[in-house]
Formats: sequence, structure tokens, C-alpha cells
Amino acid sequence: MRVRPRVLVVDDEPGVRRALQRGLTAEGMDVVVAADGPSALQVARTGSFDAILLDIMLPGLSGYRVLQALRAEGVRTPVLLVSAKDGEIDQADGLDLGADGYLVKPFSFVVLVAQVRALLRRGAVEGTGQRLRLGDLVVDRAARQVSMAGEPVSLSPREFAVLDVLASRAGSVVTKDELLRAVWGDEQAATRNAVEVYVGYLRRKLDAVGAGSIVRTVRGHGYLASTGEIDAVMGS
Amino acid sequence: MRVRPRVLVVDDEPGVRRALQRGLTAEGMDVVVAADGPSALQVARTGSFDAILLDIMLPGLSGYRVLQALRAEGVRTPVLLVSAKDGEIDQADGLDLGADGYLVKPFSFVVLVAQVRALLRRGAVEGTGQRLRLGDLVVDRAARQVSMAGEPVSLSPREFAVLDVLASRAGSVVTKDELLRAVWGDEQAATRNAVEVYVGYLRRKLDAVGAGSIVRTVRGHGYLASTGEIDAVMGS
DNA sequence: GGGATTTCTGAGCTTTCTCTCAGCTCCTCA
DNA sequence: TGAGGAGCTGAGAGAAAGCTCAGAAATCCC
Repeated sequence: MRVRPRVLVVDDEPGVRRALQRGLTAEGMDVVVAADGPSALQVARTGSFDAILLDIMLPGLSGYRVLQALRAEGVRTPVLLVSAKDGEIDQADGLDLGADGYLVKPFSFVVLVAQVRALLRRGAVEGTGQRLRLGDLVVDRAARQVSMAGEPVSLSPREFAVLDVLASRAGSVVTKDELLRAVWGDEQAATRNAVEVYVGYLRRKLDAVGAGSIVRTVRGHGYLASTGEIDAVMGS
Repeated sequence: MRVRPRVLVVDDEPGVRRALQRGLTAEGMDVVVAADGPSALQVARTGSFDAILLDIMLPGLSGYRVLQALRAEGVRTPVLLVSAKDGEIDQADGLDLGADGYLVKPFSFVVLVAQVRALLRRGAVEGTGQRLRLGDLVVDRAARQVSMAGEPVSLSPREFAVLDVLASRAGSVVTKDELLRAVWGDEQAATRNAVEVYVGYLRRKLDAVGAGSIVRTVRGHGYLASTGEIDAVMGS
């Protein structure tokens, strides 16, 4: 798992959202929020999270449906269902759908954090997400292969590593220094220009298969990987 | 997974054992019971179960120890720890030891079944069988034989071991170092070049029967066994 | 004992990758 | 409008990764 685990919080109440975001951030996590089912699904299907906190009562698409859709797509990110209802039928249903835990409102923040940490630990044991998705672009971390709409894209190890980092933080800007650290290691064996060069290589190869707009430059800040549609949703 | 999943129930209380056996059997599972740590270990290490329900408080050998011993022996059967203690420290310990879930007594039977089903689902994805298939290529681990579309392929022990490791992790890249460790043992009796040589041998023999494309090189990462088609798209 | 098989290393070779340099464009801001 | 910084890119040296061959040692099996 990365240094700061990435957690997606899905809840329709702005107050809860803000409280959880603040609390979990203070616990050392990178928190991204979503307010309704469809946008949660869209963000979560990138597979770039270490855990998802999913409210069941959601506008647009219930938490159950979101979970079901994610699992159907092969997204295995650990999910903690949150509900106001306290019934064991619901609990069983949720677990049957592939949830990894269940929390009943009202819950104490301490318990929540403990549960999230347990989820993160489990994720760490299994090895983080097997597959990252950015629109039609799929980054298969296990096979170390990338494909665009089914068409394989051949990348060198360094190129893959750069894309992997960008994709695993989809929707967030990654600075060149962060990339240097993540890809080249702490000893700073390369200059920032190397990052620019590799992003260039990457773009050329992605361009060739019609995925050119996936990695964007945010002048003065770094690079941003996204599907091009969802950035409005992402917090943090 | 086989038609009727095989579940091992380990608990020292005869009442609990009987109840679980009856209940899970009614749910369509084949249930085997064990009453203490040593016998649980003995039965479980055959690797012939799809899931294990493991009580922590056991005579002879605690559930923790059993789990630890199993994982140390390379048995990956999903394990659901059952405990009367409700402490997050214990929970963390269990998950760190390689447990796949945790249940605190008293639990409702419905929740238990849901958890077991979740385990079975996860196990089903990973596949445990004695016979591995990669397209038309069949690796029979018990008989230590390989055949391509019915036609036997004669491999030396080392060649078989290499193919076995690659096939058992089909779809994931296996590094040369991992192969060295898995096939040659921890003492690093051979160099990486030996791996390259053996993959070469393997490819030559597989090529001769039309299975040449099964073992692919992923430059900079290692080797990847796959069915040959581009399976990069969807999971599930 | 001796032929066949298997294991493993070292060297040579090709292919591919990595990363720096230098020049260039583009944006920002005064 | 033009100076300065940020970012992009082509070229190319050097290194690394991977494959193969030949052959030495060990082992197996009549």
C-alpha cells in the first residue's frame, strides 16, 4: 500500500461527508468524497482506492447497487457498508454482494477508524488493486500490462511505473517530485527532466491508441490522470 | 470450486460443531469437523478445503497457531477466524497472520453463512484445483505431467517446476527472483540466468506442440503465463 | 561402467531501455 | 513586448535485459 492510503467516502449528507473527510485525513489518509451513487461508481471504478466507505441510502443509485456494479466489473476494493438500518438480513445481503464490512449508524468515529484500518490491512495483504481503469484504459498491475479498449499498449518498465502511479492517484495532481520519489526511489537518481521525458514517451504511446488526453499537465503543479469527465467530483 | 464446497469446521464445543455442521450442510456444503488444534492442522494441510472456520480457543494448539502453521506451509485456503473475544488488537493480529475474515461470538447463523459464502467466492476466483489449465495446455500437478490438447509433453523436473509456478499464477507476472525462490529454494543455488535458460527450454518444448505463446516475457518485470488471448479487459 | 539425461554456468550477442543534454515552444507577468 | 520560467522533444551514449550456445559437472538407468 502506498504511504497514505486512499479512501473514498460516499454519503449524501454534506455534514457527514465533511466530518469524515476531516477525521480520516487527520488519521493520515487521502480522502476523496462523492455525494451520490452514479458519481461514486464513476470514481470508484478506477480501482485506485484502498478502501471505500459506502452509505446505503444514496440518491440516484443505492449503495447496494453501487457495490454490486463494482463487483460485477471486477473491482475488488474493500468496501465498508454504512447504514441506518439495523437488520441482519441487510447485513447478510451486503456481505453476499461482496461487502467486506458493515457499520450501523450512529457509529463512533473510533470504531469507524478501526474498521477502516482493518480493511486497509486486508487490502495490503492481498496486494493493492489488481486493475486500474481510466475510461477505456486498463492498467493491469498483476500482469504489468496496459490496454486501451482491449488493444494492448506496450510500455517499458519505467513508462509503466509512471503510468501506474498516475493512474493509482487518478483525479489528483501528482507533482514531479512525487513521481521521482515513487518511480525512481528516494535516492533521486534522476532529474525532474527525466519525468518530463517519460511523460512524453507515455503520451506518445497513449496517443497512438487514442488515449492521448488521459495524462494532462497542470502547469506549475504536476500531472493529472483522469478520464476527462470526472474531475468535478473529486475532492482533496 | 467444486459443486459442493468443502468446508472445515474447527471448534472444541461439540454443540457448536454439530450445529454448524448441520446448518452448513443444509446450505449445500460438505462439512468436515475437527475438535482440536493438532487434528485441525493435520486435516487442513491437505489443502483440500475451500474454506476453514477456525475457532481461536482450541485445546492443544490455538487457532492462531494453526493458521500460522498453515500459512507457513503455503496452504492458502481462506480462513475465517471465530473468537469470543472482541478486541481490535486480536482482530489485527489475526488478519496479519493471514486470516481472511473475523467473526465474534455470539454471531447469527445468517451472518456466518454470508461470510463463508464471501470466502468461497474469493477462493473461487483464485482457484485451487490440482489441475491447471491454460487454454489447451493442461498441467496435472498430482501426476506431474503436462499435455497439450491431449498430446503429452515431456518435461524434465526443473522444467515442470518452472511451468508449474508460472501456470499457478497465470495472469500475473512472476519475476525471475520469485521463480528462483519458488523453484530453486531460498539458498539461491542458481543465478537468474538459470531461469532464463529454463524458460528457453520450456518454450522450445511448448513451441513444438503449438503452445509457444503461453509463456511470455514482460521485459523488465519477469514472465507471464496466459492463455494466449488478450485477457486484459475485464475481471470478474 | 557407460551412455543418456539433466542441471547449471559463462560468454557472446542482440534488442531495448534509460537518462542527459541542448535547443525549442509556450505561458505568465511586468 | 520581452524576459524568465516551465515544460516538451529529438538525438545519442551507455547500460541493462534477455536469449542462445557450448560445455562441464552431476545424476540416472540400464
